Amino acid sequence: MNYWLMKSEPDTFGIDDLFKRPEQTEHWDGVRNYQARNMMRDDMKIGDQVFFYHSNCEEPGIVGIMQVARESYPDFTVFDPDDKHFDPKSNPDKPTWYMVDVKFVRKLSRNISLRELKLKTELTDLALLRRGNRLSIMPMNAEQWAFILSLE
DNA sequence: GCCAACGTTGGC
DNA sequence: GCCAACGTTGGC
Repeated sequence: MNYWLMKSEPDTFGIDDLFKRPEQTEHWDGVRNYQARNMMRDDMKIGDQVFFYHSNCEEPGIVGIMQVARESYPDFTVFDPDDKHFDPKSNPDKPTWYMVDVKFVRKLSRNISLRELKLKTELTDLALLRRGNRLSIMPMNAEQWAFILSLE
């Protein structure tokens, strides 16, 4: 079992949007970073636990929990000329970009904000808090996961 | 292979 | 809206 944190802008796709999806499940498309792609493609397994992080908003922070519902498969938005993630160079026979499906588990009782996480010495090694880390998908260990949950 | 220019992310 | 920190692109 692996633990992850995935970022999304609530204006684009927030935790409530996931909640409202059929089966409360949605594909996590649009990842266009190789490091993040590799983690999704190679390491994300069904049942892995994922924090839903709201970025680029009034109070960035962790707002909910999801789990991996389907392991990696090609990100089809790359082949759709009408999609914002369309990439004309992509070859359907040799997909570059992958995605997973995530399923809503629950919302946290409150937003555990970035501001608050930064104050915790227990989390100094958390990828999210490391300087300049802009990855949209980050791994964490079981201790970090449990500690963050204990703040709820 | 180097590196400057450019685009993006995301906190503030 | 600003800007730091990256990642990518493309000329050479």
